[in-house]
Amino acid sequence: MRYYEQDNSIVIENIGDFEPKHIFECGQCFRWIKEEDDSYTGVFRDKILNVKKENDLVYFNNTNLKDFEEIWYDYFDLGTDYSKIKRILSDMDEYLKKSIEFGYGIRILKQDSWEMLISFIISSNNRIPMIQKAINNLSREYGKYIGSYNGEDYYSFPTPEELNKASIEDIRNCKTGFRDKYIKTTTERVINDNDDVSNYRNLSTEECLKELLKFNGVGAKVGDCIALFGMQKMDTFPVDVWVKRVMQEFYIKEDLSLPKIRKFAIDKFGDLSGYAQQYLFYYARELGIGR
DNA sequence: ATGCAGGCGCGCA
DNA sequence: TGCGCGCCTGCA
Repeated sequence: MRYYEQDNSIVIENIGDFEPKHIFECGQCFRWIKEEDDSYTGVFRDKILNVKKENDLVYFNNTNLKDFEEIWYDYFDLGTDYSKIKRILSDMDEYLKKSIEFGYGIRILKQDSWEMLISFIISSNNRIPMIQKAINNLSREYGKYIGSYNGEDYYSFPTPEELNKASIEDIRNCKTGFRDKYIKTTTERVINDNDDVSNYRNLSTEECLKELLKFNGVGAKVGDCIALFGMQKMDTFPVDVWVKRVMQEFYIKEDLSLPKIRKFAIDKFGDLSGYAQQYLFYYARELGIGR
C-alpha cells in the first residue's frame, strides 16, 4: 500500500481487500450514504469523509494526511492483513470460500462504541433504511452540525450528554418506535454511572457481552453486534435471521435455536468468527439466501 | 387495504 | 431454561 495527499484527498495505491460497496453494505454501519457516482460519504469523529474507488485506486476525499494517519487508517482497519484472514477462512470449507469470493472487499470498521450501542438498539426488529433514518434524525436533532458535503448537511452522533436532553417522546419523534424507552434508559444509565462504554474494549469478550446485556434493549444478537463493531471483539458471531438462514443452508440442516447456531459458529471459526459472520451475512442478504 | 419483516422484554410453564 | 406474544414503522 502506498498513499499520498493530493488537493483535499488521499490517493491510495495497492490497497488490497477494499471494496466500498462491500464495506458499507455488509450490515455493520448505518451512516455511510451512497452518492450518485457510487462513492460513499459518512461521518466519524466530527469529520466528513467521501470514499471512492476508481480503477485500482481508492480516494479518501475531503481529508488530509494528518487525519488519514490519525483517524481513517485505524477506522478502516488498514493495518490488518485481510488476505491472510480470507485465506484461512477460505481453506475451512467451500461455502465460506464462495462467500469470501463474493464479498472479497469487506473490512470490519472500528466504529465508536457509544454510537454502536444506540445504533444497534435501534436495529432490533427493524430494517436498515429505517435504522438509518432514525440515527440521522437523532444526529440532526441532538448532535452537532459538522458541515456539508456535496449539498448534504452532516451532524455528529450525539454524545450521551447531548442525547440525554431528549425526552422519550422526543426520541420517539425521531422514528425509533418502541425502542424509545430503551434508548432513554440506556442513556440515563450511562450518564448516571459516568460510564465510558469504550472502556468495554478492555474487557474479555465474555465480560464485555455480560456488561452489554445489562442495558435495556440489548439482547444476544444486539450485544454481539455492539461487541463486534464497536468494541472489536472479533471472536463473536451475531446471529440474525439472515445469518440463521445462511447457516442452515450451508452447515446445519436441523432447525437449531439461535444460541446453538452461534455456538456452532464460534466453535468452528474461533477468533475469526466476526469476519466469517460478515462474509456470510453479506452473501446471504445480497443473494436472498433462504428467503 | 392488510400483511409482513425484524429482535427484545416479559410472562408463563 | 425455553417458549410465545406484543411492540412500531414503512412498504408491497
